[in-house]
Amino acid sequence: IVAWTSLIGGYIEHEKGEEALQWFSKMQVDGITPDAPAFVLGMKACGSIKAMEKGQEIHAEIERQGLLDGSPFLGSALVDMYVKCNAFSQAHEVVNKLKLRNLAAWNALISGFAEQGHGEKALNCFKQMRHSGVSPDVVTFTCCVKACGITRDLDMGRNVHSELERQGLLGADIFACNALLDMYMKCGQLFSAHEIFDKLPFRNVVSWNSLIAGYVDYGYGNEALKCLKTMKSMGVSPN
RNA sequence: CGGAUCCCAAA
Repeated sequence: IVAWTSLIGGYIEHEKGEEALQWFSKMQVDGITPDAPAFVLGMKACGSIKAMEKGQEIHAEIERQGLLDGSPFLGSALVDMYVKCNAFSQAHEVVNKLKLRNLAAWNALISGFAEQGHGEKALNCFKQMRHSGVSPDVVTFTCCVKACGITRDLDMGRNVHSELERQGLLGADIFACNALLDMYMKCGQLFSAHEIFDKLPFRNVVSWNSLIAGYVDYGYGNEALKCLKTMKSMGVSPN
């Protein structure tokens, strides 16, 4: 089973979801009953190629074997599969069904909504998640910041920002920092954005691009060009 | 190190 699972994981890593699923089936035909790790990869393969029907089949198998409550990884993988197939109501249903409160499952749902541009729904989930007693982590917050940028919800964005700071999550996570930068820019808060920018421990090309794009969007062409120069002088190559 | 969620901008 470990060998089969490694093989399937390899296909997924190389974005060969179709082949991964074929090997998953082959494994079963061979008389091997998938365990939780194998099912996780099965779900992931389905999500990666939006094979919703196959995903539902595997979901049913998981339920039949009663594995869902035994592994938090399975729960989040299942939610993620539905999210990747754009089946948000099913994803939400699974989240609610999970007996153990599952942070990653919520994160999968919230990030899916944010990814699809449904900022409000993402933030609603965030509230539901807290209401159900699950504490957010830096992943959750990053997704929420993204959602705030989409909906131009500056107030909420500021709330999440202060929460991130209070928990000391900003110093180490460039993804969260860049998401904040982008959110402030989208909300027209160039000053706040630049402030954050100056405080970042590291800046990559994405940080610079957010800043430059924001200045361009609001008609500050000269500022944008200045940033470009500074960026180059600091050894970051434009892409 | 056989397994999950974010993995950030623009496109």
